[in-house]
Amino acid sequence: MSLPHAILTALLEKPSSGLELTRRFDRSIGYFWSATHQQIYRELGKLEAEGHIRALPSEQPARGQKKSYEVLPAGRAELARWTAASQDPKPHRDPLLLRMRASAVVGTDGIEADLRRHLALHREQLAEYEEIEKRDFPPGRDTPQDRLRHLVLRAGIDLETFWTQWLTHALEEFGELPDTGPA
Amino acid sequence: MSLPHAILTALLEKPSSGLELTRRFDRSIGYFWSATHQQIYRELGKLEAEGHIRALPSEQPARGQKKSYEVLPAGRAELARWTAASQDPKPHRDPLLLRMRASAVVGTDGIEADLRRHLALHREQLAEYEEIEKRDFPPGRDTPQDRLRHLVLRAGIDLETFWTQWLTHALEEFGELPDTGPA
DNA sequence: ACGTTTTATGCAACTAGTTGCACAACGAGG
DNA sequence: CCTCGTTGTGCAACTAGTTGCATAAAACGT
Repeated sequence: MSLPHAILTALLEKPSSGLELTRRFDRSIGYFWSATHQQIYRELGKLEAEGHIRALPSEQPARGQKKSYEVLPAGRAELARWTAASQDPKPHRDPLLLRMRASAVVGTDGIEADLRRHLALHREQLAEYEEIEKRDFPPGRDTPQDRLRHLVLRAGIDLETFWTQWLTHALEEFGELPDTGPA
Repeated sequence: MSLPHAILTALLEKPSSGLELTRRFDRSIGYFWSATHQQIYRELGKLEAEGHIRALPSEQPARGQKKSYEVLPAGRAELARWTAASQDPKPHRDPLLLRMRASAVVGTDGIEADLRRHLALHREQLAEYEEIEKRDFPPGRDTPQDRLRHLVLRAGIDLETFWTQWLTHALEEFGELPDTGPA
C-alpha cells in the first residue's frame, strides 16, 4: 500500500507527468522505493479515479502527449493519514544472505565472484549518495524539511556502508576458508 | 525465485514436514527470509512434482497426518546451481523511510510514536539475535559451516544495530524540531 | 518528404506473496 | 462419548510488482 503514497509525496514536491515521475523514482525517491513506469501509470489512473489527484488542465490529453498531475486536498489528507498511521515493520528478504546460508550446505563454489560484484555495486551506490549529500545538504541550510530529508539520505548512506563492510568482511573470511566443496 | 531454494536449504539441514518448516522459517531462516505455511505447502508440492524432493516413505499420507520431505540429488544440484549463479541486488523498499520523507511534506504529526515503537521492536530483535549468537557461536567451534552461518547472523545483528541507531538519531532530531505541521 | 530514434503513455499476462477460510485427525476434560 | 482446542495440511481469492509488448507523437537527420 505504499506506491500510491510515494507518488503523492513526489507530486506534492512537484507536479509531474508519468514519465517525469518515473525519472524521479530512479533518482531521489528511488533510494528507498522503486517503481517501473507501468506501475506508475496504473497507479496514476487509480489515484485520479479516487479523486486524490487530477490532471493539470493546461495540456491536451492525446496519446503521446505529456499529461501532468497535481495533488488535490483529498490526496494530501490521505497521505497525512497514511504517514501518521502505525505500521508493522515487514521482515527482510535477502536472497544474497540466503545464498550465503545455502553455500554452507552445498559449497561456496561460484558465490565469491558475485560477492565481489555486489561489493563494487554497493561502493558505487555509496559514492553516489555521498555525492548527493555534499551537493544537497551543505552545512548551512537546515529547515525542518531539510533535516528530515537528510535523515532519510543518511539511512541510505549508512545502509550502503553496512553492506560494503559486511561484504568486505565476508570476502576476508573466504580467503581463510579451506577451499570450498559441499558439506 | 528464492523461496524454493530457502526450503531446499532448510530440508538439507534437516528433513521436515510442512509445519516444522514453517516453525523454522519463523526462527533461524526467518531472519532473512520469511514465509507463511501456505506458501510453504504450495512450494513443497511444486518441488515434489519437479523431482527435487520426496516425501519420506515411512509416514502415511492422510490429511491431518504429518508428511516429511527430504531433498533428492536433483534438488541439491539445483540449489548448488542457484547459489553459484550471479544475481543483481534488488532495490530496497522501506515504507518507514517513505513515511519519513512524506512527513517532510505533510507534517510529522503521529509518526513519532511509531518510530518509538519500531525502535523498541528492533531492540528486541537485536537482543534475540545476540542471544542466539552467544548460544550457537561460542568462541571455540569454527568449522567452515559455522563461520558462514555466523557471518549471516552477523548481518542480521549489524542491520538491527543500524536501525536502532538510526531511529535513535531520528528521534533526537525530532526533539529539536520546531513543532511539526505541514509545509 | 521520409525513415529512424526518442519521448510518452498504456494494456495484458505473469510471478510472488498475503489473507481468509476449510477440513481432518488427535488429545484432554466434562 | 462428545465437544473443544490444537496440530497439521491445504484451496481460493486477492494484492503488489514485473515483463513484454503496442501505440502515438515529436524531433532529427538526409
